[in-house]
Amino acid sequence: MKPYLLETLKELALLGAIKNRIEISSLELAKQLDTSQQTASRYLVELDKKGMITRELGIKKQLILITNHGEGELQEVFLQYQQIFELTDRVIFKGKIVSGLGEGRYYTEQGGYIEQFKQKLGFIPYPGTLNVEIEYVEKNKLRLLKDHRAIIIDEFKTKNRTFGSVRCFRANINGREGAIVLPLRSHYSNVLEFVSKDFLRKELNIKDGDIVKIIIYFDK
Amino acid sequence: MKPYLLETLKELALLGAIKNRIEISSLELAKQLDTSQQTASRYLVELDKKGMITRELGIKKQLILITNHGEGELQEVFLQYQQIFELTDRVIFKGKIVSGLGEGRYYTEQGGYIEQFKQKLGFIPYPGTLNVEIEYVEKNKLRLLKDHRAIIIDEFKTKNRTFGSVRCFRANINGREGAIVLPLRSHYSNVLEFVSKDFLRKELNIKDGDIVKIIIYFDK
DNA sequence: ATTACTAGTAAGCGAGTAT
DNA sequence: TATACTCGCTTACTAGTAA
Repeated sequence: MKPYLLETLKELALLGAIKNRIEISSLELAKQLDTSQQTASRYLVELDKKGMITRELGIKKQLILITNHGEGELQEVFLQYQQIFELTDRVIFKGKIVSGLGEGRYYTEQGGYIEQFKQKLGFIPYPGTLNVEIEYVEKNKLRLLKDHRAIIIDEFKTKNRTFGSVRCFRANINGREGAIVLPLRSHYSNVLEFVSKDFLRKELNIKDGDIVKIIIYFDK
Repeated sequence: MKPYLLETLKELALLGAIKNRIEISSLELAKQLDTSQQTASRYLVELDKKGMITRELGIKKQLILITNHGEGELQEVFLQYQQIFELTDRVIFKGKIVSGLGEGRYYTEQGGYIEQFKQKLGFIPYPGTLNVEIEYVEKNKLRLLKDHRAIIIDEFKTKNRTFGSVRCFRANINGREGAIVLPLRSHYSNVLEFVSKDFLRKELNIKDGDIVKIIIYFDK
């Protein structure tokens, strides 16, 4: 969607073209958009071709209504702005499923972790973690995980070794609830480890390389 | 503000550049925006020149932070989207102050109207109405006034004549509360009549030709 | 690696105008 | 009145490349 077409669509929406057909001439629209009549006319033709609006051309003016498709486009952008200004209690990552080295399974089978997961997160983890490699550019968002208070899983000892403390955030992957686990003193990593009570690869029918959406929630 | 620059600014905001400086290369940004490295670079230079972002250029990448100015631009657009999708309990008009024919004063001095205003709107109107000629293109929004339920001021008789029923909506003009009055069976009009308990021309220090913003509220 | 300049190409714009 | 076409001009884009 070209930025200027979105702009035009937004303007039409502001004039009420989502609920009702509005009566507007290309010249009037041009004034709203601060452009020429010809350009406004072209925009309308383009929006029509893309199925964003329907038009009824009369002798004078035209009746314009934004289609469901067009409304959907606007709603998507609205969601982005909400994410910027309103939904600051969460962060959304996109990434792709990758295979780990089996470490996730080893850790999630330790009684010391299981007990604390049950107590602090409310579920017993399915053995193994779902590893999601986030898109490179989204690494900027990782900073947020450092800034917010996490649920802390304390370190514990077995007769053989010590298991370090871990930070967790409640999270959601493709609609399924669970948590993200981050080793306390980990170096930078672009892989998020997701734990859940279920075997998500099966439940969500996903495999390596699939793109998923993770929402991480921050507590107040 | 060019649409594509706004788009870029939004993308940076989504990556967290409002709160923190984010580390991003022009190539990474280009991928996000689905354009070339050169174009992304140009966008950043343009945004910088316009004071929308600050940049710290290192040897690798650049640290980018959105300025207050840039955040303001985004917020303005967000407000528009809120108006489209959330604030459907109100409608906003822009218009300019015009002089009426003194009719407003005549009507607002009638006891029958005054009594009902006090009772139904909670204030005694200052004699006279403030007339606002709405921008032509916004006439599409006038339909909303027909669709929503108004506060009805009933007709009444004096010994000389009958005064017709009037529809009202609570409203706000440049921050001052009051109401919009619409004759029940009026033909189309692009002039909104605003009543208030105060003499708004003085209170708001406005005169003919000044542009004002009117928010009309719809009751549930 | 990275940014951003130059230069040639493509896309967008609007005056004029047919319909 | 309108809409929207053509066409010359301007703006925006990106490949190549310097720094």
